[in-house]
Amino acid sequence: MKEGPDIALLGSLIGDPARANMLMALMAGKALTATELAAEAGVTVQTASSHLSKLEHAQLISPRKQGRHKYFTLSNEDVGDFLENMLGLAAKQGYMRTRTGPKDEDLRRARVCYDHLAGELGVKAYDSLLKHRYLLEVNGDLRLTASGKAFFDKLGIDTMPMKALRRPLCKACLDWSARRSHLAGSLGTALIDKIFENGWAKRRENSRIVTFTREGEKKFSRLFS
Amino acid sequence: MKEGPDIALLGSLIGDPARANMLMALMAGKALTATELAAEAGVTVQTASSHLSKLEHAQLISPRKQGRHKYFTLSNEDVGDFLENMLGLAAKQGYMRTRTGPKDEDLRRARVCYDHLAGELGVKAYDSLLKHRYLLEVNGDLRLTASGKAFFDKLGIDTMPMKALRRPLCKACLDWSARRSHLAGSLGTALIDKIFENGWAKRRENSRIVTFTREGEKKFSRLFS
DNA sequence: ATAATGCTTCGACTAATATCGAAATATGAA
DNA sequence: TTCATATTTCGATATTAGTCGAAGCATTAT
Repeated sequence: MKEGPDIALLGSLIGDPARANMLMALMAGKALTATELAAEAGVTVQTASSHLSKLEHAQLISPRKQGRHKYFTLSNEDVGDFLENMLGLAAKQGYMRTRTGPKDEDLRRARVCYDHLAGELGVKAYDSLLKHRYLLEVNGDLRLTASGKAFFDKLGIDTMPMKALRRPLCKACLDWSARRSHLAGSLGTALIDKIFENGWAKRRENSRIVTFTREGEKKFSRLFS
Repeated sequence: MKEGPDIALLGSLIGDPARANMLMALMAGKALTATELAAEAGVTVQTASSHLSKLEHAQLISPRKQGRHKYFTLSNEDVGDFLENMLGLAAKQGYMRTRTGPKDEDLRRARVCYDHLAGELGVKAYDSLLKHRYLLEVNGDLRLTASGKAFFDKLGIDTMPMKALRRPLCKACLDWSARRSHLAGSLGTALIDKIFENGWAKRRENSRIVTFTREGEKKFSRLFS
């Protein structure tokens, strides 16, 4: 039984609380410095440096040097999707860190999942896109239809340049709280960027939580009804 | 950042090589005794007992006492699906335990994924079912059509009694080797059972690998063309 | 230059835990 | 009963790995 990939390595990397905290912080999508990540993890910078080098070596995170700062992000969306998936099983099994509080409610409502929108509102958008046949599921792949292209055009999202990217245009990601799919891929990224750009919502500091303005949520709901 | 579920706990459980080996062995779907799992993990029974109690306590595996033996299986298909997912990321990141050998090729071809068929042939069946519209993807859920019901009826699989179960009839599971979906859920279980029953294939001892007979593979391919 | 900030390396300490031998418990066989 | 097998518990050991202080390197600010 020594066939196949080694999940123990991946498990042990995530199995340390400090590293898990770092990865969760990076799930918010923003690039963070080593010092910031140390604070998130609740350890000194020396300890953090050791953890970060392990995560980097395993290609779960990628560094980007900028002056004397070193910014980290998750290496790619596969890592983000997997972590979301892991959150799903952990939640289902009842591995919770804190008693459910008001923050938890906000988190379930709307949050950043690495580079796209997750939570109830993310699922809502996804469902709506499928309902109106802006997206179609074909053989496990997600495809953008002509009317979908028009829909995003009207939103001010040009889907043309995305075609060229190696990264899939649209993709489903399983939501840990709703246990339903939401939109990922470069289209998912473009959508959440547009939401922030329009001022419909903003990131909560040091959190994955996305807080919609009253007006923003109204517009969002009308758009994805 | 102490919001949400605790993935570190889940990670550390899988992070130990002995436990990871045990879980991988259980991915073959067969119930195994504590002694067998100890052998799979390469540790003594005392050590295995300790690991098993941890996995059981975390509800990743479930025991079933039978005389003086204690049989373990994965607790539910969510655990199996998650492990398959984890294998996917581990493989993509290049966390392999052994150099790719002939066994690896067989594993990619056809294998058991806890309680259903995975690998190239599993993906092939899934694609075919969608192509012929025996299955439909509706809003992220998989639905069996009337013609699909007839298809399985002809195969000798009665889908009626499955309706009553709480477990979903059909469900997609992401394949680690093909990085495509294959059929899970109770229908997936029924299908692989039928394959074994028909003598089209059999499990390889102490492995997830499923070996098809020449004749069996021909019939399988014709069925899911 | 000199100082300050961000990060890494080194070394020592500590805590956690995987490990197994020995013994205990439980079930089944003779 | 007596013996054999399966599993668990206890206790001791050893290894691992997370931790941080101190020092070093690199970059930026003054």
